Amino acid sequence: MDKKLIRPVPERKRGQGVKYVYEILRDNILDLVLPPGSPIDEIQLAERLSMSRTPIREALVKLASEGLVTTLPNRSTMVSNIDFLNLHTFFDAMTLMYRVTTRLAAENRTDDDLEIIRDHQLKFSDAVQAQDALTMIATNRDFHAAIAEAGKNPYYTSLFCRLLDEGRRMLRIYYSSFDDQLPQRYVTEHDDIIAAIEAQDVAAADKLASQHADQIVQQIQTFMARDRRRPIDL
Amino acid sequence: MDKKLIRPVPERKRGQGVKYVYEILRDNILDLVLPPGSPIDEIQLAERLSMSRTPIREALVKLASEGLVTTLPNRSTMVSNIDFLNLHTFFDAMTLMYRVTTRLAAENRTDDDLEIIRDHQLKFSDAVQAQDALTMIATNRDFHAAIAEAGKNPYYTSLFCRLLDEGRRMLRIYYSSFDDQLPQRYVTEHDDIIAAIEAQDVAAADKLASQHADQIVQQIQTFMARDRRRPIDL
DNA sequence: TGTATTTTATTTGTCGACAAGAATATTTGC
DNA sequence: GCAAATATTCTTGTCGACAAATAAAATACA
Repeated sequence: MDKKLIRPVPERKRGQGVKYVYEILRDNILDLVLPPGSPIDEIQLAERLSMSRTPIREALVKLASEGLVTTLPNRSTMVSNIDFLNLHTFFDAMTLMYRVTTRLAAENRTDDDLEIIRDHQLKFSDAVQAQDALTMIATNRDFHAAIAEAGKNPYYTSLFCRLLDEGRRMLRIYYSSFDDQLPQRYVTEHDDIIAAIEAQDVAAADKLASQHADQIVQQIQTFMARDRRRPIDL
Repeated sequence: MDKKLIRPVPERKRGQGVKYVYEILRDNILDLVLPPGSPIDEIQLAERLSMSRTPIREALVKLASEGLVTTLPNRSTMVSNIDFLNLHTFFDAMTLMYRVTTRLAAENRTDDDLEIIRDHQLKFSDAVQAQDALTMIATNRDFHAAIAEAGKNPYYTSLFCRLLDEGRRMLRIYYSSFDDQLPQRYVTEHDDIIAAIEAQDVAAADKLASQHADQIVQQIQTFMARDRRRPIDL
């Protein structure tokens, strides 16, 4: 386990323990500080966060039901592997959710929603300008999550966020193995999407989201094809 | 809390405790033995199932992350309410998932998948013949879950099952307040869907699933419109 | 030397206990 | 008699401990 997990433990309020562990673990998993397959030692974690195993176990149950960790009965729990064999199911669901959430956002957006979306787009744009891949990945996720929120269908939002998080792990793998220049194209595509949502043009939103999704899928597949080695074995 | 929760506790194997509590609670919630809004008392549950609070709490965390229960910090956890105000988001997601899963089933089904689906349809048909509404609701869920499995996209399957379960709760409310005759039409619609999946006719599968979903949505809305009282307040 | 078997050690799943917070009951002040 | 303040009861969140299950090490054996 990585040293980055060690942090100065702030004064914890009662009832915040599970949430605290959950968020730390989640961040570390999505940032690949804890790479897929790494075992999670409850006792070590308990010592490092200076709390007992109970809240840690509850956080692990929560992570497990989101698919981020896998618990083998009576055996160690580990960070879930990325299923490279069935990537197409991931891309398929991702594309559909891009479309559906963007459509709904165009239908149901309020002005406040728009402002939040623009806010995230600004941060995204900054990250691309700064050629900061990791920040770009995170802000891209937030941008699309905000669009989903504007669509106001929590069923879609929760699935989409799960997919975005899974994608975040994959992108981290590839962006860290190749240091490409980050394409300005993404920024303009985002701008187009915002325009469609603002105009409440559902058809345009759908089309743009679909293209954007294809774009991203293709990008990931290009990375994968270029990468001879398999970064994490299954 | 209801007496049906009391059962002769079988000899439990170590490591099965959480699973055991989880399944009992889940069943009781979906069958409305524990109606929306009912508080869940950890201590009572622990006594009745003759185990400690630890595995019960872990089961509750799992249920909470699936949206079946709601935990207020430092306060009692309760069975989640059904959000009647935003039913349209539910219907929207439901319809989409009906279509997507049935399409994929038509694409990817194996002969084994088909056999499993037919099996569930047989049980469903029996329930309709017997005018057994509760069994019909349960077997209908299993039928469509089997179709989703045949589509082999776990992201869709998990969302769809969540929606089907939520729908199961709603249908229970209305089928128990009105004792309608169960429409034979559902059985023939299922048969048509099976035929399309067998023929791997994606377009037909999509269309039939869409109609089937509309059918069900309309049925629920009719029930609701007829029901003056609001069965469970929010 | 390599394999099978026993022993040891580690880790998980569960338990009972306890303290902080919230809800309820009781007392006090007006 | 009613409202505010206090005390009490109850529930939750967390802890340390222990036993079953597994993994690792040590030993016996071919």
